[in-house]
Amino acid sequence: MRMATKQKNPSKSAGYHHGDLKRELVTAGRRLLEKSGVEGLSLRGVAREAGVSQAAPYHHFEDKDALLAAIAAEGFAGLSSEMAKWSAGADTAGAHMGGLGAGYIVFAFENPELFRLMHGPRFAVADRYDDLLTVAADSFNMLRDGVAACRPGASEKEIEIACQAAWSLVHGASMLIVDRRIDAGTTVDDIVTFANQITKQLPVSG
Amino acid sequence: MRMATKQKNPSKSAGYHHGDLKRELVTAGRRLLEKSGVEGLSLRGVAREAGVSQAAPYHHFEDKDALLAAIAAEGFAGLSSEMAKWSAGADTAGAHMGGLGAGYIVFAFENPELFRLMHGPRFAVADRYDDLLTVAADSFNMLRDGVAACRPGASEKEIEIACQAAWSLVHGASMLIVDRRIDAGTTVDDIVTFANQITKQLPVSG
DNA sequence: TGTACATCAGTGAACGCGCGTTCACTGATGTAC
DNA sequence: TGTACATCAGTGAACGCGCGTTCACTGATGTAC
Repeated sequence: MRMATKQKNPSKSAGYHHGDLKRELVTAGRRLLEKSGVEGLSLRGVAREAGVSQAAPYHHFEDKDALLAAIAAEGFAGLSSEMAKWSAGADTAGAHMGGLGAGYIVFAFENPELFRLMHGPRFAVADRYDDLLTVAADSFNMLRDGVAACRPGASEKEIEIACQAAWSLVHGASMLIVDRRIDAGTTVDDIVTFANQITKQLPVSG
Repeated sequence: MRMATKQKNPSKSAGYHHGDLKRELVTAGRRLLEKSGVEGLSLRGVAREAGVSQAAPYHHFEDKDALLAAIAAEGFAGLSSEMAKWSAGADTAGAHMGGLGAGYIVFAFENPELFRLMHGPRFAVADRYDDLLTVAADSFNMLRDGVAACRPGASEKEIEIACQAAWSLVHGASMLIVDRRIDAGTTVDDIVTFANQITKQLPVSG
């Protein structure tokens, strides 16, 4: 019985036409990113990693920045889902908030270079990539809703400040872990424990 | 009256020998860094900015990384002195702590790309540059002493956590401002006001 | 069902570029006598 | 004080490299008839 040369599932095709190269480029890019860092990430390298010629990516992305933006966007989606995962099932607003923070930090811990790319200078003004803005705002809004739920009677202004503080705390912890300035342990459990300790320092989540 | 061709003050010499090129390269590097970002910073560019041939820097720095490390070290010194400046004269431990935080954030606000370089991946493991480690530790120790002073009776463990939280808060706020994710205003006064609001969210500085 | 053809998604060679670094050199400076 | 000479701190040309991007191309696929 010979294998059919025409595959039903395009993602398994290994022929001239890749099938889902756009997807593959993003995942190859993430792989390479965590291996070499943002500075070591080239479009040619991603193509190589995906097993494809250097010109192939241009059929799917306008330029290098567009691929990077797609990777970053996927990063924000991952960040949001990690936050959702760790806050799910919390029975108080404070516990929910703590879970969001834990998810945020865990994501950074597990995807350090991606986290750096997401917050790097390249997309500081990201008006060119609407998707990226949207999905980044989603992550932030999860945090804000969490903070607001902890302070039912608070004014807009109070909530805004509490929110900025919570975000700063959790973002700073993530960054310092990624930069290896804070050693929060080596396992996800360690990180969650650390996140909970740190998060408790804010009145917002008691 | 002709100018003497031999200058007394080497920093004013414009002849073949520069006089203090090492110093000049660091300041030119900082200038270029803030203009073009870390990714746009090349050794050749720094030499150009300093008005000197591309090979000249090698008489003063072993390689590009060494120059970058010198720039980063100067950054940490500046960070420490900004923290000292804003915390000076505080009459309570809490106010002192608040000043340290304000100084930290102000420094990041005024030197965004330098701040990024200091915490970038390049020096995550900086064992090659002892100076850099030392001067970075100095900044951190200022913070830790400030936190410890706020909690006279606390255990080592408590202080460590409070310290990590304070650092995370202040570092995260700095990063988010640098990344333009938080808009804390456009003047140093705005930034200080913002820093104080945020810092008050921690029990450590009341 | 078979065939002609348009379109899509690859290839590989080539472009120009700026980079880090090295090299042999040379002008300027400091010092021993 | 003047001179010979070692040393220092520059120069400019050159190296090889990997990069982003473009181009003409070609193999594979889908569709109209």
